[in-house]
Amino acid sequence: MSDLTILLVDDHPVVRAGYRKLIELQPGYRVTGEADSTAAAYLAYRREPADIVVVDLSMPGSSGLEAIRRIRAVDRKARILVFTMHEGLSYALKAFEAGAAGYVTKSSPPEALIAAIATIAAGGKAVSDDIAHEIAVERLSGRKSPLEALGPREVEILQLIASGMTTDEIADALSLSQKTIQNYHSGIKAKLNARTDANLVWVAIDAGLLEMRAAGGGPA
Amino acid sequence: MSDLTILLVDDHPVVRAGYRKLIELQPGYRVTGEADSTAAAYLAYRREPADIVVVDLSMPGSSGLEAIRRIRAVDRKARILVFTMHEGLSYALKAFEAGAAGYVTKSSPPEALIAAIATIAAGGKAVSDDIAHEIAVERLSGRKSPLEALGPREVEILQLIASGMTTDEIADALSLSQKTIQNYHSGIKAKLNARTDANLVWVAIDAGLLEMRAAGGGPA
DNA sequence: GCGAGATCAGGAGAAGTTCCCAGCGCAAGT
DNA sequence: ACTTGCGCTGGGAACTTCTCCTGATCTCGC
Repeated sequence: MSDLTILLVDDHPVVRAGYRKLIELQPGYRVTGEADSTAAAYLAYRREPADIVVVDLSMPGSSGLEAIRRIRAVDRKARILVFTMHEGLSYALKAFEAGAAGYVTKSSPPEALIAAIATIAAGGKAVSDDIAHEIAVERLSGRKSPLEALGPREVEILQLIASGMTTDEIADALSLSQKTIQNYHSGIKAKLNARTDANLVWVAIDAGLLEMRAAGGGPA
Repeated sequence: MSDLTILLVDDHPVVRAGYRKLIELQPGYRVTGEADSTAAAYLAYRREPADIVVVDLSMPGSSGLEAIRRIRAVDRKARILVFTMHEGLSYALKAFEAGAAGYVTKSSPPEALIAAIATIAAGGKAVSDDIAHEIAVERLSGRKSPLEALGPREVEILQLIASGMTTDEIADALSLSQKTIQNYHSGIKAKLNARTDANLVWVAIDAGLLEMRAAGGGPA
């Protein structure tokens, strides 16, 4: 049996290099490609479909979610593992909705990454312990955020709007028409009872959709 | 000559493992310790002072800055390299103030990390290209709080806008015409180089104009 | 006094918003 | 398989808002 091929998607070159070393120490695992953006990931997968795609969610421009969708669009059977620092449950849920087969946070021990890759390669779903714990808490407490009124795409666009991107930039990042973004923008405000874009930012912050920054121009 | 010893500080086990592999591929470099928190880093350094400490800024609880200060407190000659995903200049400045000898972002190529370690080991200071660029821009433009460009009335209106009030509500609250508020709104965005209302919120937050709230729909 | 700058507001055209609608794809039910 | 429903995607038209220009006060400092 030949090696399990893996495509790494992360915008940090050093991080990619680190994972590559880590993964290739495992016998039977081989990293056959790297990509540093959504577009590059898509092209790399088309050129050489790997058995497993390991993708980071936080990438400049369009998000890792978009990369997941793009890859799933060309190959419904693509097995994608999200490997990110985001420990928020909402990120994990969105990743699965986008078509991910697994979600492992960088807080997990190295073995968890390897194990998740193996699980996914075998056709299963993998979730790291911390996320599993959050899911349990969420289920038991039954708390709901205002975002539940929104579809996954709406949530994603809300995040981009709240982060300060213009309509054009969002349309470009998601490869949609400006008109569609405008319609989403309008619909999201209606669903959240937000009369103002500033209100949208607060809702997004409350929902944990945005990372707070100590300084700078806010999430961009 | 014996190997250069390195202490890795990062709260993500997988990330540490990756760096370790990456660094140890270089002849003459040896990772002699790992730590996943400020406290652990401090203890590890006391037990076995490494030639170089590589530390991530973003750690839960107390920040990586605190780890830098603690280590410098026990050994003024400690050589500390910050290696983080934060590309904001303010982070870098704070790191150097805390006593770091270098600052490399994870956006840098892997060679940059190795090179920075070598530079610091030789007694120098190291900064990755992106941060160096930001410093240059900052110096040339002469940095100041963005709010300094605004008059008191503009600041007041900015605060109300960012808190989520509509134009009508603000006009009513200040006994001004809606038209005036619109004009201020427009002028404020221009002065702050904000293309979006969401951007305005972030500027206001950064300037300390608004208090953050854990939950509840934001300042209203 | 008198210019500089902040405050306040109107108008016209550009730009964005809102609402309505329609096609598409997917999943679930019959 | 067919239908039904829902989420995603965007066009059109009317409406509202924004932007830029302009001008009016008012205060402050010289």
